[in-house]
Amino acid sequence: MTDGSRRAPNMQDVARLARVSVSTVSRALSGAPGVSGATRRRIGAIAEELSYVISPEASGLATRTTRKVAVVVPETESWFYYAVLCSAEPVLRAAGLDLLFYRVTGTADRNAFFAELPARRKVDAAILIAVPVTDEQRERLDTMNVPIVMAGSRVRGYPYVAVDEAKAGRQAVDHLIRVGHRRIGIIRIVGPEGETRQPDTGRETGYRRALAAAKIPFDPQLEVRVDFSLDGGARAMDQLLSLEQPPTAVFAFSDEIAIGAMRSLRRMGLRIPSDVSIVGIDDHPMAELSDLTTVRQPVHLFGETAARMVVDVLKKGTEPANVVLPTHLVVRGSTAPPS
Amino acid sequence: MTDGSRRAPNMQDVARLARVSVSTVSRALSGAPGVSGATRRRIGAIAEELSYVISPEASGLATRTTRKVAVVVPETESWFYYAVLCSAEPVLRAAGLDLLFYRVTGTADRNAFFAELPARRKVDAAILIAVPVTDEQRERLDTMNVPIVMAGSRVRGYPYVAVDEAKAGRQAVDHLIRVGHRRIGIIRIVGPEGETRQPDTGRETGYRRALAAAKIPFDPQLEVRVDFSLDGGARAMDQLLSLEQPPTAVFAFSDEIAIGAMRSLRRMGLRIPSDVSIVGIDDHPMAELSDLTTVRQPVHLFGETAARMVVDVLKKGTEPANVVLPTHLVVRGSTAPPS
DNA sequence: GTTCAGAACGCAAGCGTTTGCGCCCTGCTA
DNA sequence: TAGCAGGGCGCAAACGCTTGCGTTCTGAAC
Repeated sequence: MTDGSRRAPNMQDVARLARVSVSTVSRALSGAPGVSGATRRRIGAIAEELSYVISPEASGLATRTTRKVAVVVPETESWFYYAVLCSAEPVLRAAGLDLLFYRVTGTADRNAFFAELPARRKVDAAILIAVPVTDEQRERLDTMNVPIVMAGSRVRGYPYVAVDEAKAGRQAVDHLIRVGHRRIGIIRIVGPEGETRQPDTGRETGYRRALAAAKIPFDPQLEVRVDFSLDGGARAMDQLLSLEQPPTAVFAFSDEIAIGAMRSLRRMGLRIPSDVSIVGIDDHPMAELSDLTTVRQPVHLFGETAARMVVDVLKKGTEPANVVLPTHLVVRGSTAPPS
Repeated sequence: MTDGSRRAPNMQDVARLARVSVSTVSRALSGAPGVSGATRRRIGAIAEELSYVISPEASGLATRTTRKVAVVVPETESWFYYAVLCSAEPVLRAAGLDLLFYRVTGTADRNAFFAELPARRKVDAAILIAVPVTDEQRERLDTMNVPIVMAGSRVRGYPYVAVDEAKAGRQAVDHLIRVGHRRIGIIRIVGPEGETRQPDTGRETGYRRALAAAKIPFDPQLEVRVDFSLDGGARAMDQLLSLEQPPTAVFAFSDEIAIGAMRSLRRMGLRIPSDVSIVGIDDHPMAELSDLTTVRQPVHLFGETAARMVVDVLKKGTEPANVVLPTHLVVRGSTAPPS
């Protein structure tokens, strides 16, 4: 039993025991100069003994700082967001920053979120993980008056860490073309209310460029858009297969979409890759198990980098430089020449 | 442009404009009695106008409360934790509580985590999502002196929301036995340093009970333990298949493990379920796609319930009652009578 | 023996709220 | 008309820390 439900020790208590003033305790504990080594050690020992921890509220009040950063994710419960979240956490924690988790669900709620800005005054910075923001929301965002970094998507005017989506798209589609496909479908995603997402348009650009480079005409029939889920992928594939002239290969927005699509193919009795080739993006853990060709993006670097950017801007106060992470093709068994 | 980098408005500012004292503003804004309707409205309007938000630091300092709750997850980057996290968030937010996210990684680091207790003094309550805690750590935990609820595992002395793991295990294995299997393997998980996890032992109990009920002798050879990952599942399956008398059915700790195991089976050229039946636990989104028979647990209710328990205990101060969530068998194509 | 520069430390004024208590009304009762 | 209750509000003391500035003290330079 330590102290039961007694009030937690404060600096006053430490000061009393150390026979010094609270100022000295504050300086000693924070590593500020103006305290002799001996005193500093004594104070440290006593604080330790009392298992004293500084009150973040009081400290924050005095320094006008919160030592917290908001990480906000969109509704989709995809693996991607958790991976980024998890990789950001240790970096922030190492820097003494706490991570406030927010999830904005649905567009209605999304507006409410940005209107209320629950993070206002609660954080020193924010990381948005592939959260789409409209101009209006953006304005609200600015009233938070803290540095913001985007992870996994680019929003004009904010520092970001992202991949070159168009390039990733090209890597995927170029591969399909290289092995011989000419009729290539694309499965894109849309938000719950039909909004388009930035990574999606980027990847589609890559798709178009790849086609153009190979002089393959763009066929709008081969482009379907679904919500971001396994099931969406499955439905999209059904739709593509129902075309009078279905694609021989499909580029899916992500591995999760691709895996959903593969399910449809199997259900239809079609073989991968002999009947239809398929390529995704991410290198999701399931991708290897599904033998899915994909374009790997360094997901964990998103979180790490975004966190580091935040830490730096908070420490140095300098606007962080954007970071573009590399992607590369991982060829597995889901792609092969058309038969 | 709102106020650029000016300091945020405080209660003083609102009070001045409303020609009242800060006490009145405080009472008006917090809904406390002792303020006339007219004054209250005037203050509300002015606060709105200034887009004033209360300083959580100051408010917290005065009330000795943080309005934050810690959610801590273990290292494993499994879908489960994110699902629970995501379902807890809206409940907490609706109650005006912010969610501080912590992840304890590795056992070495795990000790450090409990030793330092980074959440100390930063939260009003904590939710541990299937985080194993030793007796020693538990003692440390108590020094946080805030209510703690366990989601997805039971730790003696803490309120929890969980499923009956043994029952879930039985549901899975009873099913295998019912369709005719007698030689049934089990894939269990271990922590990074070989520790056993509470849900794991529970499920194993269910396995043993099911065997016992069917008078099938327990064969230790049929029990393998691996780390909690897709790959772990695959390796476990390899091991089971290498037995001189391999099982005709396998009960996997979770769907992710099961899916890894299925991969091994396919690689070996074995067919599911004709050669080997397999059943998991969770009803992971991938389970349906993989046509995996499983025992569904209401994952989202873990988060919701845990959050609600926290909200209640914070509001009413009464120790919350434990909640045991139901599980039920979902039969799909991965199980069938042995051939 | 002065003088003086630092080093080491304390004082006290914040930081922005909450809240117990007391004061001043207004309006009603006797 | 005096008395009184109670609503509406302000005062000021916390809450637990940080930090500019002032004070004391020690030791070295002269």
